[in-house]
Amino acid sequence: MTDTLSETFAALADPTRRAILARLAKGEATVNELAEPFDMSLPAVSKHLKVLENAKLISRSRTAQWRPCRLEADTLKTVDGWLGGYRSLWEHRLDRLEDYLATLKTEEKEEQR
Amino acid sequence: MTDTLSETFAALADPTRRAILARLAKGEATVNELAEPFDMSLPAVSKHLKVLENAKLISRSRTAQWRPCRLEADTLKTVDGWLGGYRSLWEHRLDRLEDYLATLKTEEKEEQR
DNA sequence: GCCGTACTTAGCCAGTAAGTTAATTAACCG
DNA sequence: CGGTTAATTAACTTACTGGCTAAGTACGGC
Repeated sequence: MTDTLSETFAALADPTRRAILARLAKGEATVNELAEPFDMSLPAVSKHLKVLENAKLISRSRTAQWRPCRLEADTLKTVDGWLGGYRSLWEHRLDRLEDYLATLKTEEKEEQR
Repeated sequence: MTDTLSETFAALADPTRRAILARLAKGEATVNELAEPFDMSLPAVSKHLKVLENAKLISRSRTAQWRPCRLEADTLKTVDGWLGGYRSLWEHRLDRLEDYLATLKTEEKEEQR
């Protein structure tokens, strides 16, 4: 699993870690703050944070004995980039739906005449 | 890892499986066709396909002894949906970059006077 | 009906992942 | 210095993953 994108996806493949990211989307937080909602030991959360950090999904600074975590959006952006290559596969269908809706609307107007 | 999104991300966390999806983005393919580019036994590929199928990233039909695989874009769409909640985090920065570039352009004009 | 092709299942093994508790490091505070 | 809080590391268990080979199933064709 050496490659970066695999590491990113693997890090995202855990509900606890995604919940941590969701929390961090609202701003920085310390390890204890992040651990609080989970029914899990602190070392377990610490491990999850290490996984997220290695995957560059978060970064950590140091303030006294606290290690505030911050979300690294750029890495999520690369996931978005990967997805981008496939986006047309479902957007085309949406386009067709929109076309269809547009058609309906036109037909409505036609009928009103 | 019971939840769907985790299963999806886990399935995507493997370069072989992502390569298979990339191939399928170009159209249906049989197991042997999909296996061909990989230096890996057929059962190994079969397992990867099972992972992708369980994650609903592909589906399989049956034509004689062939089991053509097809990409299921809807599941990728749900990944896109999840990402959507974070998109503003990097797009804001892009906006600021665009603002900055706009400023530069304006300054250029200012200088031309 | 039997052979070949396409693919899956079974059983095995090595490596990794996710959790635990206990011990350790690091920093501040009195 | 000694105690408290914050967080990590160590050591270990258990479960899953990804690969293999070998055997089994399913189908079409001669």
